Amino acid sequence: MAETARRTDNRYGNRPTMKDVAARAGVGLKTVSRVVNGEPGVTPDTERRVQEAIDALGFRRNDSARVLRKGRTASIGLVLEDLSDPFYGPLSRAVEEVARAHGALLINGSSAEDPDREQELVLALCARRVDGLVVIPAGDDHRYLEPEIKAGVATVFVDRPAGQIDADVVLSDNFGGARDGVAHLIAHGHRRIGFIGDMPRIHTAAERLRGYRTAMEAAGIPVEEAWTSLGVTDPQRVRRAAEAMLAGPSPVTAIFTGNNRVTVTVIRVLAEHSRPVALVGFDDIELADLLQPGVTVVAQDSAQLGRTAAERLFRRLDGTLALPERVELPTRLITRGSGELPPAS
Amino acid sequence: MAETARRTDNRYGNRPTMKDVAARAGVGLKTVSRVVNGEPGVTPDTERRVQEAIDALGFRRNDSARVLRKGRTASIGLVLEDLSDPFYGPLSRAVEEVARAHGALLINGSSAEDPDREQELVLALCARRVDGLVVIPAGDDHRYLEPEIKAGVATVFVDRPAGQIDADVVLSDNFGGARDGVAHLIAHGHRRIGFIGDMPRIHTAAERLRGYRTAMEAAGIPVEEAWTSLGVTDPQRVRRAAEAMLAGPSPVTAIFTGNNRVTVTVIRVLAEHSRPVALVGFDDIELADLLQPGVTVVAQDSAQLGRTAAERLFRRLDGTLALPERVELPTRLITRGSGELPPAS
DNA sequence: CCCGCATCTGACAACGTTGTCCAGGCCCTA
DNA sequence: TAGGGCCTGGACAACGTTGTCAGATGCGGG
Repeated sequence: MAETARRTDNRYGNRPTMKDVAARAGVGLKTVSRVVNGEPGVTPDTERRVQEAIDALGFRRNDSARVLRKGRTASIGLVLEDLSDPFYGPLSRAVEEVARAHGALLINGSSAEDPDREQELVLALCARRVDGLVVIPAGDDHRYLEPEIKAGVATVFVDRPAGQIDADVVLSDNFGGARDGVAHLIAHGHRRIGFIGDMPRIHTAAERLRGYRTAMEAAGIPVEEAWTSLGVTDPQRVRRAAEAMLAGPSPVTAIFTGNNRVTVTVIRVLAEHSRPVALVGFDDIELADLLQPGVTVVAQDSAQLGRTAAERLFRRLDGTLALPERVELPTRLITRGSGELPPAS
Repeated sequence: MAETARRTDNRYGNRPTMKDVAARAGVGLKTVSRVVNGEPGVTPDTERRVQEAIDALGFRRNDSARVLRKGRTASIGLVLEDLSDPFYGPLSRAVEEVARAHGALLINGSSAEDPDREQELVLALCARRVDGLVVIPAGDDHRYLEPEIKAGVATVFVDRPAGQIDADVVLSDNFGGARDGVAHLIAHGHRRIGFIGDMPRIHTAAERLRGYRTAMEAAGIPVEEAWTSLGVTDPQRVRRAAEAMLAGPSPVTAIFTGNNRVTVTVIRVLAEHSRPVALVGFDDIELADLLQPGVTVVAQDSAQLGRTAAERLFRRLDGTLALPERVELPTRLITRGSGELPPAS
């Protein structure tokens, strides 16, 4: 009676295995393996018999077992902040394309900007024995990754550097981009320029702020306290921050926004504002050219970030490449009108 | 001499195994397993010893082996068209969140609207023994999935129905949405209304076209050949199609666009056009409210699509749920100005 | 003091695949 | 025709984990 219910546990719905195929085709187990993997040394006739058995049973190789045996999973992990952010979509897609070119699948995870969740995700991916990791870090301490990297998990950080460990990283030139964007406003006659950015604990935000400060300093403009707003991220508070800068005794005549989400909110605020206010935003946004005025931005190529990182990852997996390296990609100032408005007041 | 190079093959960079931990802690293999999995029946003292060994060696359980043994991978696959499309980002994220709530990871793949690539991806995911699949189909024949589904891979289709097989599917009300959008234009006095959509072999495109035709018919307006443009998708050709409709002896006074990409291109064309032309687009687009005029759209909630599909998937995995079912989510008409323009000329 | 019971521990097989290695059959040549 | 090499096929172990089961240990009660 135990016979009838031999496989009572919830195993893959009783899928056929190579053993089953072998039995049906009347050949040995290894012969099936050879056919499945296209290895040489099988007579056309035998191969046909095996193939028929495979089709008849609907056999599909169990890659879990294969992975266990071979030690490589042909999959890489990507941990980012939020897949639904238009900045990360193209990045993710680019990583996927590179992975695909190397025959690997992509496992995706969103950290939601939470360091604990990032770590949880990364370690789960390591437990799956992904061959490599592309990480857009949320946290600033990645020592937990040291044993993993030592154990051979190729790891590349993107968009922001790793914290406390030495690892490959691919960045945009956040500092230079912001500096040039702000300098652009200054060149158009602005002196009272506001900056609204994310929390400075985020590397990109800090770098962009530094770019802002540097450009102002280079032009000999002292930055007033009220002109910078840091760490605001939700639309409500961005709105209030922008409105505060535009009111007061010495209102700003231009705003530099630290990322795409902030830019969008500020555009809304400016649309309701009476006086024209110049705007340059970090990150490009869709339809920016169709607004009145068009939105001038410092654009970074997120797909290129992803592609560069993924290629680096696979080169590391190939064994080429030695020491961790830092790659910085240039940004591009796209003038569309909003950044070229003269100071009003 | 073979001793020194015992593990020459490329195995996970010689990661420690439970056996190693057991040896170091001076306990049995199974005891380590118990500690790692938080199973009861281990003395605090023993547990501590094991935990120390784990930390010292940097041990991390190999989920590949675990999967092989347990039969469940705690991962699901998502196959969509293009992760970088703003429509799919939120969908993907929603699926991920549901998966996370069920302790599963998400493996992501882009089919690039290519049926062969879709099949290749899906089967690769099946070979990994994902527990379930969420598929936004590119092809229209999914019989290749039958053995997989029979073998227990829970499968839910989203956005478009499966071809040739009976399976769960979660859709937007493409027909009703398009019909209402076109009726909205008609209600504002338009009779010469153009339709620009994707290839009709894509289910959503066909349904939206049907909605257009139905609304026109209901209003007793015969549709002229020159008013509909199907299968154009790249911006160049969409542009030409729109321009053609706007020229000619009886130019359209309004256009209904079949998806977000088409809408964006048509907005550009209309921005350059002399006469105002009304526009309603299927799919919402970011910043649509800030354009002049605001863009009226038939919005679908892509995150909700993903969430619904994923929840269905996990209910199926739980064993609840019997027959495949078709769920249709409503769309929402958002009026912002472009759809309320009166006919010009 | 011994038995029974509860608690803790470990030996062993199995999951499905691939690498190694050897056996057998065939053909070719001397 | 015998011997050698080549080609094909299969037996077996191993990958790292978990489920089963039985052994060991300790403790309380009769």
